[in-house]
Amino acid sequence: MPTTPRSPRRTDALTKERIVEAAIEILDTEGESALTFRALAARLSTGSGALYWHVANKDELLAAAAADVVGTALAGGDPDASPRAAVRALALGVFDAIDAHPWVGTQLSREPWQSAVLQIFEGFGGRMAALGVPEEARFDSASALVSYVLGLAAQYAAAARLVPKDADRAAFLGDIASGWLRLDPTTYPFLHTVAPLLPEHDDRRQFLAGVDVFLNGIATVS
Amino acid sequence: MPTTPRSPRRTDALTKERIVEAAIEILDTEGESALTFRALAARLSTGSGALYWHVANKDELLAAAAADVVGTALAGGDPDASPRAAVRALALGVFDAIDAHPWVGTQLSREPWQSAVLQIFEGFGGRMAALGVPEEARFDSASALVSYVLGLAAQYAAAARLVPKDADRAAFLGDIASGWLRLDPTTYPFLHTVAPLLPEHDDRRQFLAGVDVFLNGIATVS
DNA sequence: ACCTGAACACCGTTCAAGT
DNA sequence: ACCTGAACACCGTTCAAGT
Repeated sequence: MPTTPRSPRRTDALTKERIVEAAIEILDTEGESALTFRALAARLSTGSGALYWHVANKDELLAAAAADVVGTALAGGDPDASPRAAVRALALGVFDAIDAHPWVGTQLSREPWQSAVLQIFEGFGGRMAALGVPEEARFDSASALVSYVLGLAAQYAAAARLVPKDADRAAFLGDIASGWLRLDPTTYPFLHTVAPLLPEHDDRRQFLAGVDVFLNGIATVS
Repeated sequence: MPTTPRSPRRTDALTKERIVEAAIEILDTEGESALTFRALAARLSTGSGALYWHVANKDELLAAAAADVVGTALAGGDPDASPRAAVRALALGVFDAIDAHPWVGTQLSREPWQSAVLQIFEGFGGRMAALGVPEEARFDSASALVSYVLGLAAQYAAAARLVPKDADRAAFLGDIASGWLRLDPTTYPFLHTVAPLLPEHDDRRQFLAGVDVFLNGIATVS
């Protein structure tokens, strides 16, 4: 695309866009707990009250930040892809966005009617017809897919919050797994069998496996 | 069952059990935002610092409260049920627990390795073999099912948080639906088609429909 | 119209001091 | 060993006052 002039980006004027942008930077670099109106105001060299002229409250700020990230993650997409491939690509787009910005996973499950969730819902829902899902089942099917993605997103984000950035992931999961092995094997037989798989398992692969289970299940309705 | 003497329930001694019990009461009657250590201490006629002798912090308190509710929700279960019926019953048990205690939905997606989540994971995972899922797919399948349930739980809890207790649910959802209809129909065609379904839709039925999609998908792997 | 920053009304958590 | 409650170090949000 041609290099159309971007938004002027004056360093002086405070806008909602600039505030959201700065919030995303803090969330990405310092984590969810570092985003406070005080820290945000300091980074923008203004007073904390000034932010409230452009943003109603923290919920709106987080929703806008999440919508921003999800919006760019879902942009594009191969129009020639099969509906199944399109759904997989959509799901992976969300997954990768959350992998890059774990706080998005927390935010998505906090408010079902925020813009970011609607974008995802529309993305999945819009493919249901092409997948052959009968009209009366499309609402249910798309909802289920959204719930699955948001559920995994939240768990993934919680894990990212818990595992220090530079920590050894496998070692951390190994600790969790040995916790499972310490549970009573009579009441937790399944956890005992899967505990060894936990440290090495690939989140992205497992996520996609879940998407495929859903797609296969959806196919039985069509 | 015979009237076995319950735990002595001395009104004087402070125990973790009594604290968790009181926390659940506050969460149920006054909502998530009402649970503070100050309010909890006041209800138990003690100082807020005393609670820390029995509970490490608020996260542990919430995890214990959720484990309590989920534990009783999953207890029992028909041993003669088919594996498919058992999974559905398990899922409905979680759903109904969250319906009765919406804060559990919030809590479950906050920490993937808390006791309540492990109970659910074990419940689903333990049925995978009987469902005919091959051994190497059981971890993925059970994880996907847990993610779906937790995802819906979080959304449901967020909705319950938003809809005032005595408010007209259909009217509230009607407002959301008209918001969807105000979106650009070119970028949100799917939302436009399902908006009319939103106010009347049955959460529990839709949840179960998702479980069935999943069970059908699992069946294709086995 | 937009910004400033002190002030308000809270939090979770700690800790010296009590029994 | 267990409890008390003031104190600490924060929050999100409001609002009089400025430009």
